[in-house]
Amino acid sequence: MNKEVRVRFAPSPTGPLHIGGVRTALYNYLFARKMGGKMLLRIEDTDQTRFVENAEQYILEALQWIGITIDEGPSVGGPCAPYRQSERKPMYKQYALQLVESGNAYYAFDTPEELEAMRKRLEAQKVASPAYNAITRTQMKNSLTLPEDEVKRRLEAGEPYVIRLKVPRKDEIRLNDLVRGWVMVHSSAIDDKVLMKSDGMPTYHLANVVDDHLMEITHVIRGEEWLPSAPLHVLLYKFLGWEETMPQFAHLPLLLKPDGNGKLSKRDADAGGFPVFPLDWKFQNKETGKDETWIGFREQGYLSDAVTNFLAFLGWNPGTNQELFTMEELIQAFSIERVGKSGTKFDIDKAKWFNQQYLKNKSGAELVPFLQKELQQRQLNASPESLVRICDLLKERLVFAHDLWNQGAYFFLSPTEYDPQVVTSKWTQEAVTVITSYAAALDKLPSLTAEQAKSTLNEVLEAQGVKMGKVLQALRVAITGVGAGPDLMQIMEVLGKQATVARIQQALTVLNSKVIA
RNA sequence: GCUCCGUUCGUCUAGGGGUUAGGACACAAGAUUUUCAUUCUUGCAACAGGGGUUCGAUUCCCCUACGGAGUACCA
Repeated sequence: MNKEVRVRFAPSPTGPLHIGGVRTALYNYLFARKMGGKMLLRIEDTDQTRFVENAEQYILEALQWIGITIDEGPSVGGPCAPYRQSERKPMYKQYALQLVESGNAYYAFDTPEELEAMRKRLEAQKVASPAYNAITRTQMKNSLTLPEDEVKRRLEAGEPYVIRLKVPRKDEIRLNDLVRGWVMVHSSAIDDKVLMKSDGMPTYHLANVVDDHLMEITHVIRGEEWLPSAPLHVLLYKFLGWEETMPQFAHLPLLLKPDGNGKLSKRDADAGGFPVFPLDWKFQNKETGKDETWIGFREQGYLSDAVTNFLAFLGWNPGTNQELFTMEELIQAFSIERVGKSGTKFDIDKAKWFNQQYLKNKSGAELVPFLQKELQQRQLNASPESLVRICDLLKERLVFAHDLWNQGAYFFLSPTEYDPQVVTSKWTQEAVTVITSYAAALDKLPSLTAEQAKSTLNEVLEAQGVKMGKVLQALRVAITGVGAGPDLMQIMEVLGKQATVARIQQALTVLNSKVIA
């Protein structure tokens, strides 16, 4: 009875994988690993009209970036191959036919126009829920209303048809959702869903149930948007005779817009200036013909560990005060029972905070590649040792990896301008006098360490009877051009004696006219 | 409209028939850092409303309100 846990992530390749999809994948993965089970990836590409080139590759890359490994899937194969529904097309029809034979499904020949006309008619009659169902199907062109020989004739003539599920008129369908508990729906609320489209492809509902059965999926963990169709799926399992092995369902709360209304969408990214995709997605806008990019977390400077941690907490929590989790820790701590029921607003501030925490916990050496990337873009260079030092000095003040440059450009470029706010308040005659002597004193040193820089400054200060607070900000702006940053003495050491003195002298010259009395 | 799901600080949430309703983000103040950031301390701030059940309800039940999802030959 203790079957191996098998879960699947089943996206459809219609564009870049949304961050909500990544979270669904993550929860599946955490659950699979926690239970010592298998994680499958299945590509649900039954809608050929919405298929997007490269989307599958994007999905794979996104999962890999986040640290999700797939046990079975299109790229790695497995005992249930193929894992793309388009490649499984021939497998579905027999199940649809099985349903027709058992009297649980039927052929329907209605044209789109006829369907539209039916809906219009029902609306005009003020029918509560216009649908193709137990009542209306008696008035449509299908194998339940048409004479048997005509059905046969139409089928043989190759007329287009679909296969619809014959939903019972009166039945109570119930399912025990792992997140929400018992959910009950009356069958009259479900319409006669199309199972097999006229192009011979199954719809999501059929393909999903058939594949989950064939792939021996034990737990279906997916977004809440599927909850309303879950009873339909239960019905399918029942009619197909698979009730005994029906997977357990767990419907995850939705990711909502930060400002309140609705599902998180691409628009929110544009409006809020934050990503809703894991990776950049480059494409050509069909309307304008222009190349566009939808920004991704990775390219925005988010660390994958931070994004994973952030996503894990969107709808789940460990019940303790611990917030920082490695993937391994998440696997240990994860349980579906602790998944929340209510929708979760997407709070980018929290994502930033996680990123900051992860950046801060890295060593200087680990951050060097990020800095190097920035330097390469600007064709700058520095010794590996100094890069490590710089990263160490800067890491506590980063939110994003690229802040290494924003916060520390002065390590590589002599200031060309000086923060006017600092200059107008701190560039006093007194400070200038001290700084002038200080530069001269530094110049006499054979080399420069932070220690020496400090003791030398103290000596000059003492000789002139000035307090450090009166000059340090001025000195900082002279050397870095800005009023904030890590320990100035450390900066000087990294810069070295020559550059430090040269920068001070340059500032003294440039700011000569700005001295305040 | 109809069906389903949900509702604890601004946000993410813990908790649970009797609690000073806890934590985190954000925000504010203070300390440290002669800067900024970090760090630390403190503060701010919530059980949607109405009925039950109960000695007692934020917690259980019902209703209402609000929010969300679904309602395609899309997934």
